Amino acid sequence: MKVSKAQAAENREGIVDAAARLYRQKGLDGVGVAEITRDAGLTHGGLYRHFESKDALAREACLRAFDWTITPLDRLGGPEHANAASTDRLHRLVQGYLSADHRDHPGEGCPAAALAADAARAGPEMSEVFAQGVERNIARFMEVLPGDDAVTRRTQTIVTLSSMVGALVLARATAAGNPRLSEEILATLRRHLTAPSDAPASAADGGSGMRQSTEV
Amino acid sequence: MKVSKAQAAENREGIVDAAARLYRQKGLDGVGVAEITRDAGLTHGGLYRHFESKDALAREACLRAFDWTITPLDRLGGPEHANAASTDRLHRLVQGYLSADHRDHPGEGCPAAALAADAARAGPEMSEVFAQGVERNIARFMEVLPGDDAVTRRTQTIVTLSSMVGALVLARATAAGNPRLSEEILATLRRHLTAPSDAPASAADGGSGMRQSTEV
DNA sequence: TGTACATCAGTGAACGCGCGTTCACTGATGTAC
DNA sequence: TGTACATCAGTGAACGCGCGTTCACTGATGTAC
Repeated sequence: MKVSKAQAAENREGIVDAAARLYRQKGLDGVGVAEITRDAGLTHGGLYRHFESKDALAREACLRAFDWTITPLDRLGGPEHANAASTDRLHRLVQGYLSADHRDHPGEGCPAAALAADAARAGPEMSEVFAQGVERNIARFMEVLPGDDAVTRRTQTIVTLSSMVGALVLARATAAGNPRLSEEILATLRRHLTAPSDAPASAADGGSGMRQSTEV
Repeated sequence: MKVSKAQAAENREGIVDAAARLYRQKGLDGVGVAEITRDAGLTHGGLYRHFESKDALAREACLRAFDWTITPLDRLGGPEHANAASTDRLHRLVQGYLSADHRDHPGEGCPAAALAADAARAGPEMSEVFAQGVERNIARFMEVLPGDDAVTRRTQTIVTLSSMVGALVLARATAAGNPRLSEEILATLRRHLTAPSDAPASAADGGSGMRQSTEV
């Protein structure tokens, strides 16, 4: 039966949210439209009144997922800590990103770590969505970084983001088969990226505390 | 018809090789047994005389793929350059890993960058395969790293590998949608990991050349 | 404000298709004599 | 060394299944009067 416009819009949002979560959990090829709509409390037939195709839904879900990445970012390093030292906010962000909790709950986590490989194979339109998402992640991250040279901050943001994405991806792939290795990877990068220098990706040593950079 | 034992063994190797390449290109869920066996010059029916299931083949293919990662590693930084300075070997390795060529040809590239997210969803047995593969990558990498403290070298290896995997994954996801961003990510990490310090992941600056670490 | 009716969000059966796996069959291999 | 035959790698049709998508239908919504 027909539902009110408000209800229909709500249902549409529910589908996008469910898709954003399930795709991150199971991959772009690991979940079908029936499961997504069921998860949103609907049946699969009505999906095509809202989306042109499964691929169109997947693109919108990925865009939505990049919003959600910002949520823990704000929770961990955002407004309520705006008065804290920026190194503190950065350290909280890194600790949150490289946590066992984030590793074990990809559905609510960073889409770059969960879906980048799938996105690379999903065609140019999905790649555009991802490029936008990554740019937004970079912009958000730069706000937290210390320093006033925008070029240097962007460089360090890209280095830090790449390191975190790679570490999380490797930690997830090895978690079930070798939990100690998985934890070692996360811990190593947590230490490296929050090393006793206030510049993030510029720690001179790998967290071993044997060397120190001269300045900044 | 039956073929000789030698031919059968050769066919089996061909199937594993084709699977290792196609899985990296299209993902674990993106290619079927029919395409794999066809690529190896066979039909799909005979596959089950060699492998218990598609999953068993996938595991063996991933293990094989981790061998192939070693190949460019040796080509770029291996035996024939054993007399070169270790920083030189390391730099060649980083340049090769973070090249547009590696980004655009995942089928012959590092399985950690191509399949880690898929492997994380494929169950504990596949995760064990990946953990072994990552450990082998780490061991190989440590040979190239300078320094004599094994703990520090392992730490720096994990940092460098994570950075490279993350950068390659992000570069692939954004390549079609925003080629400039994709190239920027690769170039940023190439510079960062080959910064004017002979320790790899310990560059004090993000490649901007504005700061220098004091030693090593 | 109340009534008549066109709209259209959502339902669920149905479709064609490709998947992983099975199996009866083929015929060269390789062994027993 | 030559012959008879059991073995078994590979073939290709067939299976049940879940996928994305379509469509006739339902009935509450929301508008026209």
